[in-house]
Amino acid sequence: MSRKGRKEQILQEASHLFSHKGYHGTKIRDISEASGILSGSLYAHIQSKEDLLFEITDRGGDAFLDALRPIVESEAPAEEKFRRGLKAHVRVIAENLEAATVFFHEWKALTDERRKIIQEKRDEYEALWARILDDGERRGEWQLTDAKFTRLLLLSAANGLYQWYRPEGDLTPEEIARRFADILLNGVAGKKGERTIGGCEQV
Amino acid sequence: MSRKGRKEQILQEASHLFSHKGYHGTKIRDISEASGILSGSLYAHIQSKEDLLFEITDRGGDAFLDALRPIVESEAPAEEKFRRGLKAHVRVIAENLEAATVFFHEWKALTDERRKIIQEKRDEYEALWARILDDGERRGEWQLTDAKFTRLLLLSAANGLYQWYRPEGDLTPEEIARRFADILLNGVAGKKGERTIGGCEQV
DNA sequence: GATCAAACCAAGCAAGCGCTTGTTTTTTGG
DNA sequence: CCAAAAAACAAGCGCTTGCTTGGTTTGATC
Repeated sequence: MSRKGRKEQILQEASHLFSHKGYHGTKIRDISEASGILSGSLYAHIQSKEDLLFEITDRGGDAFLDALRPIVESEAPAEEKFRRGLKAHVRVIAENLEAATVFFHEWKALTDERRKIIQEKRDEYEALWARILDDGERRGEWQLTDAKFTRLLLLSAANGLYQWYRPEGDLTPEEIARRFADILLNGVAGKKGERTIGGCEQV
Repeated sequence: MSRKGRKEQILQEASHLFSHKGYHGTKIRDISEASGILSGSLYAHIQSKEDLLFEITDRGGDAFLDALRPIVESEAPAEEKFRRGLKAHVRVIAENLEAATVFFHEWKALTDERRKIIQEKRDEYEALWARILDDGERRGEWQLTDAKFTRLLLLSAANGLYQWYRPEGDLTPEEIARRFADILLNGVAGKKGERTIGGCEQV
């Protein structure tokens, strides 16, 4: 197989195995077997097992950042940013479920510098969401009683999606994101207010 | 050291290591070293490394179930159950942070039957929350547009707490639970309505 | 169809893994 | 104070780990 194709295949198999068995629970021979080559032959394509983990998590981080950044930097109202951001977030998870799982669940297995790089991307992602929340407050679209706490709850809920999202489920990523936003903006009871844009009116 | 004391110490050290480095990332010699004995001496107290993981996760599951069950089975209004349930949930995490982390993060490393036991406890816990949500709907305290989705979001947010809760933080577990409930019931903007009991009025 | 680099295989190394065994030390109860 | 029991040690076994090495096959290029 061609160099690039094989490398991508290895990354995909590694994502699959890491997301299901964890980084330390996945052995280099598991990856080679899934890739259809011997374990020694892997090292024509990678330098180390940890390289695989880093590349998967690093790409995952970039996917989230690249999706959210343009939304944050746009000129839309905060609630629209909020809803578009959630839509982007859900879509990234839906389209890269295994990589996203590794990004959220296994990044701590990285050592030192590489772990720090991923940590920084996670921090940056959190900061982007903080900007959205802060933006809405400055524009008077909402008043948060505790911005930091709100951000943590929002991210916990959103980042937990990888644990239950299944592509064969009956909700599309867009619908998931909309319900997500409705609940977070208006509460679980789905109170409809003047503040809601593109809410759950068709349900 | 006495048999019981040593065993508890080993469980605690294992919880600490598992929660920070993961089950597969923690070696039996790490645990013995942290416990101040040689690795072989561990086996006077445990039967296997996996026994430790099972005991930690099993106790964790029981802690959550024992805290929530009496609340669900009480006769209080649904919103009170909701708030008391969240308070119990946060308290269990706060008082058993490392065990809770292992329960949420490492239980999948268990093999077969034991994994199934933990899975069933997780399912039961989720079902208890479903009863609370359903209860509020039957009593007319709220109308959920999607009960299953609401439950998943609620649990994602609540279960994610172990990732950012720090005992040295400035919010007490009770305050965390109250803000949690306020946001989930009324939305991030903290709209105060007739539905709110014991809300964030003192903030 | 000779060339040559990329891709792969076959074999295995050094280190580390979970755990066992046989022995010594420490604790405990009469 | 002594014997039984519990706890810990010292040593290492059989296996697996991530990775390396040296040689062979494959496939594109001229």
